Amino acid sequence: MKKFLELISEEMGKAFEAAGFQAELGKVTVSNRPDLCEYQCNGAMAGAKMYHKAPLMIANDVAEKLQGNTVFSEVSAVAPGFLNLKVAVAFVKEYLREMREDAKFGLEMPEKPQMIMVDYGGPNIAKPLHVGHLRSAIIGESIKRICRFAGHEVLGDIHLGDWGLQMGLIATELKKRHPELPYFDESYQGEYPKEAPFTISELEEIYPTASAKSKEDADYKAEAMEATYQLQTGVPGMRALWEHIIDVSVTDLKKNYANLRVEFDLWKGESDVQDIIPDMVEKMKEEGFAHESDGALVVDVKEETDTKEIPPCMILKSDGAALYNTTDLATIVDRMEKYQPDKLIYMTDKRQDLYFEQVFRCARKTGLVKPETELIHIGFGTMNGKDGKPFKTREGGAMRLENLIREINEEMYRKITQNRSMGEEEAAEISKVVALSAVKYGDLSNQASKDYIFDIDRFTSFEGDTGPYILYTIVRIKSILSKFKEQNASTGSGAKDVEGISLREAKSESEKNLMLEITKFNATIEAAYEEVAPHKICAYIYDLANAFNHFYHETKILAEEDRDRQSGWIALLMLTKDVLETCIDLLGFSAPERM
RNA sequence: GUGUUCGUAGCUCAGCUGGAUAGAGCAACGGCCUUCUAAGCCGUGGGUCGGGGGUUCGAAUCCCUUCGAGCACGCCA
Repeated sequence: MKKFLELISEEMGKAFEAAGFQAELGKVTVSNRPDLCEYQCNGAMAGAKMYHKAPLMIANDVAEKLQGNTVFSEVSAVAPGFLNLKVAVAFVKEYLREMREDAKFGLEMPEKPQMIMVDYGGPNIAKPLHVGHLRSAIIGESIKRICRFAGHEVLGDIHLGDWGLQMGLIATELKKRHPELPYFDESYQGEYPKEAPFTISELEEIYPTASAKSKEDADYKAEAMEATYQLQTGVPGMRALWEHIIDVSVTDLKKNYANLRVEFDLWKGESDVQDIIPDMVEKMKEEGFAHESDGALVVDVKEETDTKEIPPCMILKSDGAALYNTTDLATIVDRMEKYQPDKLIYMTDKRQDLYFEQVFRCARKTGLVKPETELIHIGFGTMNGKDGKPFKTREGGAMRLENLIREINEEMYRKITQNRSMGEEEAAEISKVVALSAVKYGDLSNQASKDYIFDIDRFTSFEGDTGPYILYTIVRIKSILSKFKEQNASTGSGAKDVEGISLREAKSESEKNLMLEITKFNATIEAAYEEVAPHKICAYIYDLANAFNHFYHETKILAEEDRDRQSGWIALLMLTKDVLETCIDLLGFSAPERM
């Protein structure tokens, strides 16, 4: 379905043509003077120079051609050459009617769906999730959902940090504590136990301990490096132990991400692509892309148009070891082979902007991706505390994600039980749902690339531009709809009729305004998809919720005696609710039945 | 030093592919609950869009310059 603004722009374009001007001038935008009109067209002013004619005269000519037009109910040309417009209620109603029948509410599907991979999350095995992982998870999840809704095939990959020295450190510390375990016995021939010799909380304690020891004790570090080497060369005991570590850690990660309603399609990690590295590096050397520089192997990625110095992309350290770049490049090779993505989207901290520029250029130059493969890095800003500095616990450490979430849940529980009376269990359930909306909306309503201030009090507030406000609006609608069904059932007209009822033309200004907000859905989602900008959806649903609440306040729906008008409103409410719920699903949260 | 992002109301943020009087929320103040959830709605006050130039009929938006802040700049990830 075409976008609403497209349709009325086309109509305006025809009028420009009929008046002897080019149709392109007929571009219509939402009015920035809602007191004067709903929409406006500034084409007359743009055309003034082109046609050597006063803008107001052009506008008058065009307005004349629109007399009796069925799309616009009002057209006026005003100085210096604006065309002020109102659209016909019948036209709006017809547009919404079509939206209701479309599964995607009017969003056009691509002719050829793309294969898109979203790389987000990026937690490290055996390290607890902390607030630094929150943005990647929230924004990445939303982008994944938006791409999918836009009609593309999408895979979200967590990209685990599951290789390298940290594994050796854990193994070393474990060996100190439990030398009797079979993993450390090189002559061991039997099967290794199925049960891991540690729990997640032990694992989370072992890693920092080992890390601290290695910094003070050179022998300890050497041992850890040896263990890492053993793992990487496939010594069976180390391999078995590593699998336990992955297993225990991933189980815990899944639980934590599930609490955030974040789901990955792929749980791949750095370890999955290690085998690809040697061939990839060899090929880069053979084809002459990689050369030695200060002992390291690098690929130059400078381009002539550069205004800045772009350092080369390093492939191997001077000791011959792989680095993060190498693994990332190998991951690209792996993804291209297995999934043939058209687009790769990476979510990381924006401090890695330059790094990804290097990696992307290297991947292109060395032909790891096709020329048309899109490589996108979304660098997000830092999550700061109220003081504007990176978010920390009161003690100054990195706050664990679990603790942060628990704190917010508790705060929300306190507020809900203060305002409503309901059972403890229900209140706890609802608290979780609302708290998640608070955190996610608080994050997503800001532009991803900017730093933002994480303010629990503000996000969990039930007032203003917040997740809870959006949910509250949805819950209000649900409440009316369910009461309407009850009413219908008791009067014998039957609740099942509800789905079949249709929209009516708007009678009041607030009703029309609500309808006009709804028409913006497809354009909003398209923009959010193309610009990879979930915050546009937040801004949209905030406007939509406001438009609804305004309408709600001056319209007594259940008390309405004119059945025809009432059912029209019910249809409008259902559409409003569906659009809002579709949007919050794209943001990664949902609304409760009541709150 | 080079590059990069940013600077909009007391605070937190939109708006930036040029358009009329720069918008929200919070905070402050004043109204609206016998009636569908007042977690709401309506209203008042609050701005040299960091400063200065330029392009344009028209600039928060585009260009230049300047001040200020953050971040990044080959063997970490």
